[in-house]
Amino acid sequence: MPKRVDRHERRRLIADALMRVAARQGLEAVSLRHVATEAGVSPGLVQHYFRTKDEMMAFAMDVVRDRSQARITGAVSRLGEDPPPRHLLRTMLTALLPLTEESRADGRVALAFLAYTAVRPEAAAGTREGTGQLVDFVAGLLPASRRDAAAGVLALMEGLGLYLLGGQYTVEQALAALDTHLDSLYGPADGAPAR
Amino acid sequence: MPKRVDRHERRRLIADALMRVAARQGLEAVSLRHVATEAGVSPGLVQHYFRTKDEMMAFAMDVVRDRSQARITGAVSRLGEDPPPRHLLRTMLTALLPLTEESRADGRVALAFLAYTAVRPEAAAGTREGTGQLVDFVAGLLPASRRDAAAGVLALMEGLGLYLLGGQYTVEQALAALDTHLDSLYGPADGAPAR
DNA sequence: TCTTTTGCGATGCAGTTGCATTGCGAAAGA
DNA sequence: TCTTTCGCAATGCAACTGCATCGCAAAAGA
Repeated sequence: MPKRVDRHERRRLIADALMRVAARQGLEAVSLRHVATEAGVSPGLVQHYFRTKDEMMAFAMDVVRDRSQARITGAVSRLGEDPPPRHLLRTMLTALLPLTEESRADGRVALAFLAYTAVRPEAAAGTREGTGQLVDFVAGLLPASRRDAAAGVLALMEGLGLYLLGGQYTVEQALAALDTHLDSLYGPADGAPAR
Repeated sequence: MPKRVDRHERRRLIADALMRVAARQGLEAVSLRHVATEAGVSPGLVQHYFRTKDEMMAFAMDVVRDRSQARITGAVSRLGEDPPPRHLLRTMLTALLPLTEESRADGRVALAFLAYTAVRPEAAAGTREGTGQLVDFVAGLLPASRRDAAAGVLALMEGLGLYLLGGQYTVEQALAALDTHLDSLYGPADGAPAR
């Protein structure tokens, strides 16, 4: 066999370039040639690793999902063992919010893909059950009497992310809204962390 | 002067076609020729009423804003005089959620424009202060002790809309999450536990 | 050394894009 | 009736799109 190449790594390289283009100029600016230029490779190489543009898009969407998943597990693992539920939940939620410039870029890409899949339901595959599991997990962190608020917590987080990206809310406003909501879920706050 | 034509009405006709295309196939499919075909007019006419594509997009965004504004005032005006605050708030919020097939289409368009403006901040002009005013208005409907939850209510609504469009939540789940949240703001309606 | 297989660049092509230009018919004022 | 001016269609064009094809170089096995 001739030259061996880590195929998956090359695909990631290209997908990263795609995400940079999408974060800067939107999905409409994502073309084979733009992505190739951004990645510093030839257009032919992009075609070599993705037979079609749809395949490239699908792969990039997976990378976005993996990234946000990694964001959660990373932030959570930085907590100690058995953190208080409220603290754990807040850590997860803030990990998903576009608070830093870097995560804002990711957020813009995720938003672009959201609009993308809203019109191509067949491409939404993985997303569906992902949130389902998240809802269940969040429910386990809430006080027993408030388990039914799990779906609302996630929706609140998503909406705050949207307003953050749109510039309607500042970081402070978004965090304040989040903590206000957590207060109402865990009972009147005094001992609660980070306020 | 020769033939007189209602210029604004023609522009609306074109913008409506644009929104139909965007709702069906996304903003990427919005081109002069597609919109013209959808509107049943010649491409030249579209160019006649919008000198550039950006101008057309900006006009369509205004129409989207007007439509959602009309959705609110329409739903509210269908209430009687001086409705209870919670009822008024719930009516407003459900008017903005993509619950019917028609409002789902509008929601997809709004989502597409959201991703569009996230990458072109200069095009977001009107949106910003719109939400600001809405937050203030919502705050006025909340119990005095919970005024600080206004931003969260709107964010929750936005997030529910997102999940509705994405198919993660059903209409029932979204409404349940909304009512659960309203319960915790206004106090338990009857047997339901709030905090 | 020769052959085969793989990675990848180069080129070409039909279709689409936004936009500028041109021309023409029709309607209103003279 | 003539003329001007507006409403709009038609055509053209350079730039771009995704994708198919071809070809070549390098590396591993023979």
